[in-house]
Amino acid sequence: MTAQRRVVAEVLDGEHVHLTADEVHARAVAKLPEISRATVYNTLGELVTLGEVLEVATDKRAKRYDPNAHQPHHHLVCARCGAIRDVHPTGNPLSDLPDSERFGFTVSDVEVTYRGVCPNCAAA
Amino acid sequence: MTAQRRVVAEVLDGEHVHLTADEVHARAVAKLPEISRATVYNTLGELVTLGEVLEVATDKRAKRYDPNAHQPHHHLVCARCGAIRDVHPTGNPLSDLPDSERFGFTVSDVEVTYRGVCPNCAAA
DNA sequence: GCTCGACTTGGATGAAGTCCAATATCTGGT
DNA sequence: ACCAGATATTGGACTTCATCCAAGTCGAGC
Repeated sequence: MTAQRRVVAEVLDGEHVHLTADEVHARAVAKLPEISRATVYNTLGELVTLGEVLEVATDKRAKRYDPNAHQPHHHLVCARCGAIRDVHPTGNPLSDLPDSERFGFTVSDVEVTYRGVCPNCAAA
Repeated sequence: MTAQRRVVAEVLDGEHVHLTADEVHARAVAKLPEISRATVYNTLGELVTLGEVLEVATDKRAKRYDPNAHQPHHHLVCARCGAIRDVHPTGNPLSDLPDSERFGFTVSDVEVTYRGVCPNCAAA
């Protein structure tokens, strides 16, 4: 556990939002000016493989990192401004996929992304 | 309707797969050697806004283009090789999102991505 | 045939991410 | 405390995917 990794962990911990790698880097630099982008990417990658952080690719721009890895949840994304909220739908979509639709795959995970317009953008 | 656009449409129509923009370009070049990447991107963008083709961002690499835009469906992705199948789960995930979890959003769409390992990769 | 507008081209540019060699730091063993 | 090996970090080059733009081309209507 080095200073750099601690800083990255703190950035993700302190903010319950979905930051891009560059945003993580920007906030990490604020706390530890000499930290490099490569280290941020390395550390984020390690956190992902450790299961402490989730990668989400809700738009096709930058990946975002979700520190809320321990509670299963899905995402609700504003189509206009890109805002992301965690949501907890009822039901389990895994049980909605019959064997006949699995094509022999071993299905282990499911991601659900709801899309819509947030109240702010609807008002504007 | 120019020759270039017809070629792009043919590429997507002839293949019921999920091609990246570069793959579309490669196949378009096979039919019309002087077509440029920019035109492929332009045409794909137009087809997307016309609703004839869907963009899917199942991995964080290149966007893929799905010509099966008129029948609602979701995707099953192999975590190892990236293979994509269209699937049709039962149930409607939209009805699984209670009002209390919508945060005032006007929710209009939902994407479901199942992840697993395909038979080929499981055998290897 | 000419003109105007739309389409296409290829190359430059940008954004996001990865890679790598050199450097720094940490750890355990003596 | 010192050394050696292992591990981590750095910064910059590089890759990939995508977009932008100025210049050139094409075609329909006059």
